[in-house]
Amino acid sequence: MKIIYMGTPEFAVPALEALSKTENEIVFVVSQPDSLKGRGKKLAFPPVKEKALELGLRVIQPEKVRGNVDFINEISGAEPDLIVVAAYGRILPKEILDIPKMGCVNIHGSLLPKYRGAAPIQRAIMNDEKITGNTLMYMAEGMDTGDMIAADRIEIGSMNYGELSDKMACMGAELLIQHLDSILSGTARREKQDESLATTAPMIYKDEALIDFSKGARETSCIIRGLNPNPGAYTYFNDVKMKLIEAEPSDGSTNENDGRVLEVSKAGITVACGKEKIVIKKLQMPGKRVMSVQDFLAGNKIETSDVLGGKRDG
RNA sequence: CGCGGGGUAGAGCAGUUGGUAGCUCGUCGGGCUCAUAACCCGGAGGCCGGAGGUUCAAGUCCUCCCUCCGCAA
Repeated sequence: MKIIYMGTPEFAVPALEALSKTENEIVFVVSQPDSLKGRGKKLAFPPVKEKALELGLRVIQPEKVRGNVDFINEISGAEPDLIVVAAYGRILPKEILDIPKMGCVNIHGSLLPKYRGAAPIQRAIMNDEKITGNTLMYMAEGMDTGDMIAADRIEIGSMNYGELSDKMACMGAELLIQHLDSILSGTARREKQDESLATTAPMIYKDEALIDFSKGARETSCIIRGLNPNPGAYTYFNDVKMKLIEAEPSDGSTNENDGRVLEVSKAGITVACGKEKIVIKKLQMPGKRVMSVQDFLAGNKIETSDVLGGKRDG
């Protein structure tokens, strides 16, 4: 059977790799355009493109999807039996969804109908969910609204976004392969999503990465975990950006102002956080690499009178 | 040619206008202590990222390269 694969980030790599090992033909791979600017001036390929090239597959990277006649013709001309999508990053118009004989399926990183949208994995961690998972689904016009085929589950535990995403990417690939035959034969089951339970997981905005110490310790630690390693939660220490890599809530309460440093030790920097306490364990300063608090203290001074927070006086 | 900060002891940092390489932690040895992540004494450990250049003299100044990172996308 002929399959077109669409995906962009790391999360979508394992599924492509798994698909390539099946008997089916991957006609070509669609990915977002190369992001022209890395740090120096590098032209970074999306991870899926890298893998596709490694597998010897053709890659198409349309700037626009909706209304792109050439692109749509290319897809219909390939006469695919199925389109598989995983974190492609664009909404596919009905014209495309209607092309493949057996439809379009998507691997979504949440237990639908919860966390529809761009950042399901991050949002699940940030909201202190205990369990999440992937949902394999048929695509519909709405954002992640199609009928569900199957799902898997995983306990989030203390994993951060990067760790959880890696795991879920592999699980998602398995889930796809497991149900691929039934999808290709049209015998896969379809379950409608319960709209009344739907929630959305919009992409992460820059502001959200700036830690607000007026929130509770638990909530704050979840936000830090959900944003690590990307884009990374941060605060300011002496007007210098301090990236918070790892932190955990601590017992006890406090009446100190939010962001005030309560205690400094090798084990961590304890900070007042919405009347509660949070302990920072790993951090990163501009131009430096990630380091433990113990290492940070070896060459930096931070005292109990200091305050962390987003102040940037002129 | 997007902007910017680094690479100095195992780790994190300092090193002023060039002139014998330092601090904190760790580590090793010893001491004190009922005891300790505490305290005291002592020791080991550096091709100062690499290659050229300037100089009587370069961690420090100049050029190029490698490499790590922050912003921005």
